Amino acid sequence: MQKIILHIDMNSYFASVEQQANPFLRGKPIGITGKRSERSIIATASIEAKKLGVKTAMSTWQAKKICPSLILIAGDPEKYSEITHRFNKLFFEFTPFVQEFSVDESFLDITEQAKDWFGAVYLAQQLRERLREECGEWITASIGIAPNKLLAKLSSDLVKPNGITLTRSEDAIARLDSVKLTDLCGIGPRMGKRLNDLGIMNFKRLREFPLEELVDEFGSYGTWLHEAAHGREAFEVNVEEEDPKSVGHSYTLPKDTFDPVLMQRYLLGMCEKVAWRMRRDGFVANAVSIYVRYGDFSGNGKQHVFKESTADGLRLFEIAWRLVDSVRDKSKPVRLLGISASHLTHTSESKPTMSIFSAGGGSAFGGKKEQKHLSVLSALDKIQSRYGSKSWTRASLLPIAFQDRASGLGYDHEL
DNA sequence: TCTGGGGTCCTAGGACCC
DNA sequence: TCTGGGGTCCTAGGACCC
Repeated sequence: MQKIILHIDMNSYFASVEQQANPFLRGKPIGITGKRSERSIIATASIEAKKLGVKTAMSTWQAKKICPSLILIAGDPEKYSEITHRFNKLFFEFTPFVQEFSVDESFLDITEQAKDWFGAVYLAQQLRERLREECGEWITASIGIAPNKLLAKLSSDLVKPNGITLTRSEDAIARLDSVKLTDLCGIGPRMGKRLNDLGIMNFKRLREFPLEELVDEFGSYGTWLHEAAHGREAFEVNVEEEDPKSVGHSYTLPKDTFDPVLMQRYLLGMCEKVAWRMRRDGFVANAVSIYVRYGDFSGNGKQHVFKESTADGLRLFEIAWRLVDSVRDKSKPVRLLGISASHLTHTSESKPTMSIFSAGGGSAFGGKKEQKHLSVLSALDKIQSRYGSKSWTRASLLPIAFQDRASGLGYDHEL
């Protein structure tokens, strides 16, 4: 059956949220960066900044050079996801089939509600109006309407800001033929280059290209490419909220370093954060992976799978540091460290002896000392959820906590 | 002091089991 | 005798997304 899918894409999302919250920023070129503005990039540029040549993912320094009047603001992810939650709730007024695709994008299946393309455009207009009422006029969205997610997403990109773009089934081929291969979500720069190398420069040529050859070259991705070139896509709006597969943090150090003690401190801080997020969301992990990036931007990673699940930052750290120490090329200075916990299971599903929440625990999981450690952790979690993320820190992390505060770098060593 | 930080999925080889 | 073949897990790395 013919489906009608909306893709809603918030325009310059993080920047819009800041402009909505602070009238002083409205109409001005602003850029949202990572926690620290040095050694960071522009995560989102306001419309005004984009007009002056600032692009997403540009280093802050480059952006400042191009646009000296640019106002840099450190992003506040919690604030943004709170507003994300607000507008997604609003979408449920229109249909029960809402898929949160990212912090600033959602898919809606409005087949039933819209009946036809006219109905879809009308609903999109209504939705835009409700969004303005609910979130404020500085937070706007571009909406794509199409028979599947792939085309809806492609369409929402075409008119910004605040546009509504319709691609009916019968217009799908013409729409694809009017854009570049890499405009499609799923074809990145690498794949674009590989296609070009095969003489495929556009969707028309991709459609004509033999399916078997695409499969030979790209495997199952070849089938996807073939279908996409015909404007077809099998994936439906996925209403289920899926559990995360991994929880991680990475951090670019203020300066490249050879100092293992400094690396250990940052790594411990990140492990504690990851562990805290897992406990908060009720997960334990069975694997840890780390990533080291060097000053020359090369890097390597290593993973370790273990038998006993954990949500304890110190245990994550012990494993993570062993991995870093074994994989690290000691002749190169380290620029970034990353750690990620995966093979996640719900605390309730894991064996009680492995759960840090199991009061009293079991005999299998460590001795008295281990139990005491776990009860300390859960007490600290309570303190943190009541008084906030800066309410406690490990003594070993104090040196960088103070150092960053003093220099205004503001990396949160909340743990 | 060019190049953040949060993720997902896929591939391909080796270990190991039946 | 001449080294099959399927399945799953682990690991490293690559590509993609916002």
